[in-house]
Amino acid sequence: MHISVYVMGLEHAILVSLAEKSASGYELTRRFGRSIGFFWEATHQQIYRTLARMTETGWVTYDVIEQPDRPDKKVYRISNGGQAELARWLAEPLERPADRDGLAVKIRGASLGDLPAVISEIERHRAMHAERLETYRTIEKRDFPDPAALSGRALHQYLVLRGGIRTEQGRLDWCDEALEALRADNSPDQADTNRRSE
Amino acid sequence: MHISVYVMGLEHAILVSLAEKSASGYELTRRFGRSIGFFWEATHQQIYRTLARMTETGWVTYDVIEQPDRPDKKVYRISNGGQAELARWLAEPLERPADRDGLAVKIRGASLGDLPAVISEIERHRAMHAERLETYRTIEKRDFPDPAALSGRALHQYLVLRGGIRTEQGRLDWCDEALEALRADNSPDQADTNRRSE
DNA sequence: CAGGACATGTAACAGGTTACATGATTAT
DNA sequence: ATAATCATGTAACCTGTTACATGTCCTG
Repeated sequence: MHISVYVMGLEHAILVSLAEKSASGYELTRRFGRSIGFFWEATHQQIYRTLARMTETGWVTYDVIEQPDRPDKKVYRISNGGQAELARWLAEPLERPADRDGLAVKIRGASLGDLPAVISEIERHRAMHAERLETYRTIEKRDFPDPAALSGRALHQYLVLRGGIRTEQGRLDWCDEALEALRADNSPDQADTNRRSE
Repeated sequence: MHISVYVMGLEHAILVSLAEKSASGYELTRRFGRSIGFFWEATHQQIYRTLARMTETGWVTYDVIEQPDRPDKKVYRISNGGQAELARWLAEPLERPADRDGLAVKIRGASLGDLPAVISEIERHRAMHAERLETYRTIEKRDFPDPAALSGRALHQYLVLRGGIRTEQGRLDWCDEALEALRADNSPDQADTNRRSE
């Protein structure tokens, strides 16, 4: 005997999104490419397949909307069953996600390959995090100029954005720490005369 | 026509580990349950299956070691091909891993369920991060008392640990920020006038 | 008329997860 | 005796990834 712990998947991210506003698969795909996608990524194939499964389960229903000028679309909305499932899942403890950090594996293995190549790779990651951080900062300034005044849904959105900002800033700082240490180690003290650049 | 980008997997984490020291599947499983497991988790089934595949590919070889007192074991070591593959992979850009943050989904959906339950969940996560952080800090003090003196492999290990510390501290701080804001919003100013929640 | 946005899918494959399975030795 | 550790696997399933596939309308 055994209690199967329900593993979070795309379903719940879709339920949250549909609870905020009904949408077609295509529209959901775009949401998962921007706002929601910043903390839960999914492709259109994944979304269509999952929507089909959720329709079977009864968590969502859809209406076919005929559009004279564009292709027909199925607009999905969350059902009562879906709302119940969402409430249930929100109250349930989340499993710890597996740690999988490819950059850490590379740094750990740096002495087994080409150290300058690993340094370049860290620089690349630093740039990606800086770019993403800037995106987040822009959204923060634009959409949440007065955080202290926020409440309810807007506050929740802001807090998620804050999580993204902290994550990106943290990774960026880590890259800087690693770069400084690895560069110093790569071209150690040539006495006082120097060139320890590269 | 199409260039298939090689996606990082467990193989490279195993190559790094075996390059440091040869090991049986069982020993690797234990490593992936502690040191390496802090940044790349894997179960024994995954490891055995992957070792079998890597043996076919020629990245590792093994010797059967007969032990009088214990079951026989296969001790795997990295081959020349494996070392070449590792060097190749280290120099190759890593794909950005998909963002998937279940806690963020919950916070984003907090207004659709039971807010106090979501707050409890954040408290749970805060505790998990605090515990993990303490583990890391202990290792840091025990194994790296003098970081400035590090170089080579020891430095790389230290930097990976620093990444873990930054990640856990960052998540912990985020939990604190979210808890403070959500608690204030959950039980708003009963002070002079009102409740402006919802 | 070509390319991009709109709109929805199928199929094959790779990888991770869970359950099941076996069997020895050592310590309590 | 019973559990823990040592040691290695198979099988089924689920999810994510990649490639392939189809068709409309609008804009330049």
